[in-house]
Amino acid sequence: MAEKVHITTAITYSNGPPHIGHAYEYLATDSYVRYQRRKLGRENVTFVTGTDEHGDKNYRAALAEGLKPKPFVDRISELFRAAHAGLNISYDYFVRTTDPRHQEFVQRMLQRARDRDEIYYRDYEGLYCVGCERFYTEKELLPGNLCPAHNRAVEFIKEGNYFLRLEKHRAEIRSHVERPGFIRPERYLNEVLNMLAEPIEDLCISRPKSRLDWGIELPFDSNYVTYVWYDAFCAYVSELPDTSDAALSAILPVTEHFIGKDILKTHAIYWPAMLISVGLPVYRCLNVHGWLNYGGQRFSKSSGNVADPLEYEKTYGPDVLRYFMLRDIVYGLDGDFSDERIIERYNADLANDLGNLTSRVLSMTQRYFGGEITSAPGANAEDRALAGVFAAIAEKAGAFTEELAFNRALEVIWQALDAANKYIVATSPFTLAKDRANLPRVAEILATLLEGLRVAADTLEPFMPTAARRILELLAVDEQSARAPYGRGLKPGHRVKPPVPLFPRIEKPHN
RNA sequence: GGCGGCGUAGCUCAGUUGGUUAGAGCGGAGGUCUCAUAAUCCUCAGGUCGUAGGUUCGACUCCUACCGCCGCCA
Repeated sequence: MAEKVHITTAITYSNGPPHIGHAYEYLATDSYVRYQRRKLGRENVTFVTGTDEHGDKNYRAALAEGLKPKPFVDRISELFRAAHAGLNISYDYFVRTTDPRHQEFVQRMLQRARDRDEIYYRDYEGLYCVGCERFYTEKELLPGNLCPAHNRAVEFIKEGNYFLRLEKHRAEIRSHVERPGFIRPERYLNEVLNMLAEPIEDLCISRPKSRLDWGIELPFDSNYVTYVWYDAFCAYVSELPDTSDAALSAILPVTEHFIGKDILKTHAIYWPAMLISVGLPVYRCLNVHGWLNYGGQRFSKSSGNVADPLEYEKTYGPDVLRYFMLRDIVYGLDGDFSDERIIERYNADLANDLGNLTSRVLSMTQRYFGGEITSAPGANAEDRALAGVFAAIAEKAGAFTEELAFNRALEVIWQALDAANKYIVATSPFTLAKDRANLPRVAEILATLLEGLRVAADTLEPFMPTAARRILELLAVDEQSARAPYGRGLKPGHRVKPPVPLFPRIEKPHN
């Protein structure tokens, strides 16, 4: 049986429009997905993303705009769907937690957990923050009973609620967390282990409708809706074509989640507990990324520097934001983001290296041979050296991609482009071409380069899908030849197209 | 308060299990070629590797303390 993988982004909370932080998660995940599709075959990879639409904060965001919750989240969800389209995110399923199919699945999970006595009822009283949608203990609060996250008064609430047994499963959860590679990068492992070192409280998974009815009703008590996190986790699998136990038991062990570091705890503890409580296997791993800063400052709605990712697509063209984020940010660490840095990368890497290399090679092929490849790649030492560099990039970049080191993967490709530029200077085909007697050698040199460019474009596809396709179109290569190893793609007699500027230099910073 | 991370050239970062002159890219300076998007290519950075000690024949790489950021927990 073929190896499969199921990949998800976080199901995004829909209390506001998409910003650049969301885009980062989608782009990184999408590139990983595209890589996996190439490796395993498209049919063996599923990619789920979507919007998390229930809960107190969404409800309040809707009220703030004078809307009922459903029309509000309809609008927000549509914005996210548009962002995915604009960013070229190749998801297979876009889940909305308000979809009937998803809601039915959540209720199935809840009922099963209840039947297995994994959910129980008890009275609870405490200090509750509506912003956080959680209870606080008194010593967690700021003076004056203020919520430490929102700096606003918490409310005293006494009510019966349903709880999911967590402590009972703590050892089992820990055994999953400790699995090698379960949490990537490993730097986040300790945090979770610390949380699991001591007894953990069972998780309240209900909200009385009297307080909040914007949620999925508990199947065993119509006075309650379920906690938004319980709801959201289910979305990772709820809309797959087959949600039978057998299907889920197959898909969960090959499931990889991409999340931000802020939701590490919920994913590392609550979600495994939910799965264990219904007798399903725990997912394979959590890929945790950092936050994005803008010019050194954290993105936030209040500071007003929340950038619309689609504006960047419009300004710089497709793939540029994606290239920048993958190349300039170390996965797992916080990253800094600014127009100045994008433009630096754009000019240095995309215009000067990739774009210009494509132009000069295609231009010489056009000028000296009317676009026709008339030779196989050369066999001199310098030719073979360059061929060797390009022949190795797919495997090297792949290994880095597997470990989420997207920056290193791209570096490998760029080292090859660099070698190609040096090779052009060293072999000087443009000088040789002045004497027609040298044209056979010039043909070898260009064939060596064109084949390298082809391999580079092919390897680049997961990280720059649009640009890679444009280069392969300029090379006029069919899909099968595009994927071939170095030396097996472009053949003598093949005709390539004249160059077009892929990434025109940006001379002045945009505002 | 507890646990953990980070602090290397102007900027962003690499630096394997400690070992000859600490590396790369970008930016900046000079030069070169002319196929190419004034792009390419070559040369140039002398940075007390946060501070102070310690271990060692020898530490950016190990240990301790401290300073400065940051995260998680309490």
